[in-house]
Amino acid sequence: MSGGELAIRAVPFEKLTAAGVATQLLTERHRQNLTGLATPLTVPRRTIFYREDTPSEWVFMIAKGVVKSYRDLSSGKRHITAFLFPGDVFGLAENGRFVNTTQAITRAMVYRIPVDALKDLLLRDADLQFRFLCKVTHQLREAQRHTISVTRHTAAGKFAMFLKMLERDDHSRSEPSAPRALLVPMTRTDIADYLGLSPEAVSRTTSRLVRRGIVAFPDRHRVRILNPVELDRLAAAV
Amino acid sequence: MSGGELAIRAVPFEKLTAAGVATQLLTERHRQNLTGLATPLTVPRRTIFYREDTPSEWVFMIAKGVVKSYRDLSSGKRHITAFLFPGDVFGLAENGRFVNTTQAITRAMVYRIPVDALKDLLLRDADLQFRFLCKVTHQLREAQRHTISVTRHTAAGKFAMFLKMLERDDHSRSEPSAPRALLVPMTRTDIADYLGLSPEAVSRTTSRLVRRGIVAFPDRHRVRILNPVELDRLAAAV
DNA sequence: CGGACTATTGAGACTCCTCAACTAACGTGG
DNA sequence: CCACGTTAGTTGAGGAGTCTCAATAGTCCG
Repeated sequence: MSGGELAIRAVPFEKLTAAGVATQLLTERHRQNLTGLATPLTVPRRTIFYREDTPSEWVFMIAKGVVKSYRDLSSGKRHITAFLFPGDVFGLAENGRFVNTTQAITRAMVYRIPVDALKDLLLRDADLQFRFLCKVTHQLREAQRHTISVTRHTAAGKFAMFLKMLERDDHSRSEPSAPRALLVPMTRTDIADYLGLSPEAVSRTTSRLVRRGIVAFPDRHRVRILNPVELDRLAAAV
Repeated sequence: MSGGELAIRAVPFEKLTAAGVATQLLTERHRQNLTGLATPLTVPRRTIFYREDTPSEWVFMIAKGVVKSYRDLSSGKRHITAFLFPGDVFGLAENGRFVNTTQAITRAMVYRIPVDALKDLLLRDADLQFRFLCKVTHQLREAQRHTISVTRHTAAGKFAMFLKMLERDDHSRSEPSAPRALLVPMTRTDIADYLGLSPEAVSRTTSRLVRRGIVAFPDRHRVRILNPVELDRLAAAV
């Protein structure tokens, strides 16, 4: 799944048949249908895939790397809508124009699919379309969780929920409950823009969590959760 | 559209063919397929359709009335995920369980559809499924907007964005740019729970906006926008 | 190795939250 | 239909938390 294949990551809204299956692998037929349309792109970090308000001609699927989706507000602040990982789909549009700007945070491999062709394919292949429906539904749930994160008042609570989101994502592509050391591909500023905090507030919060022995940062892009119980308490305290 | 018919309200992600079409009317075939499965229910206000974490057996479509979708947090606070209007679909689930609790704010008429039967139908009818895909996509965009609303710091800005959301919804079912007097079916407390504010903060904000001559409240469930320019400024100031 | 960007830390201002008291509206039953 | 009780909304005062501004340290990249 982290090997750069075409895949869609989503928790289905229906009951699970097999326990804990969080990734909906595409069937071979789906993959063939899609690869006929998809252009694979490998891009360096900071590559902008598209900008907000430009005509939406493609949909993208991430095979490798991390992408951020954001909107720049008139105040000059940046609101990060979502961080996107392998298996995620992006290209949200409204009336034929992209809603957000998307940029690679790391080196990334994505598949680019013309939106018209994809629509035709989805109308022909109801089963494949259903994967996309599950995917968008999944993103809707994540968006709702995100909203709860930022509605919380304390910075520590926001940050704790952010770490739990990272954990959810990481969990889907590594072994369960390893001695947890998560990758944090994004910058502190990105985290701030995602949580609706100032960079200073993020910095102060991480310092405080480190001082309290709840987490440790071997380096700035890696976090070790030392006290999961306390972190959960912070994340749940709302 | 406000007459209680089966309809799906959504802004397509594709380019508009006709200008300004915000409602995707279902074709006669779609309607027939759905009405075969759907049970119409007329319920008084405060009716709870389902509770968070219970098995998700149905999907609902609103024909008349307003519904709120919320989650109660461990702190005792309530987070309202979304307000739902005629043409909206609700019943978001994860692993076979509902994610939120939903409750009628007004007297409402809804169609209740068994989720299994709906899934079968969607897999057979790719065109109908596409309407649902557009719908969920639409809700995702709204969720992202909602997140931006609550990330804003000032209460006035949050409230202004809330009014603009109401306007978007109202606009879809009444004449364009009438002498604007919007219906506010929800309580002040609901608005507070939606915006991540205390009821007191909402109250203070509305008072201030009235004093500044930006809006007027003929009664508590009706708002007249007196200075749209200033309101837009507040909503955009982020 | 230097320059630009990112991150951290400190001090003061601002805004909202909490607690508390009071008022208004609703709706339930007599 | 009215009266009452309960719920929802308003207004005030004090406290908690983050934002802003500013200065310093650390990192990344060319």
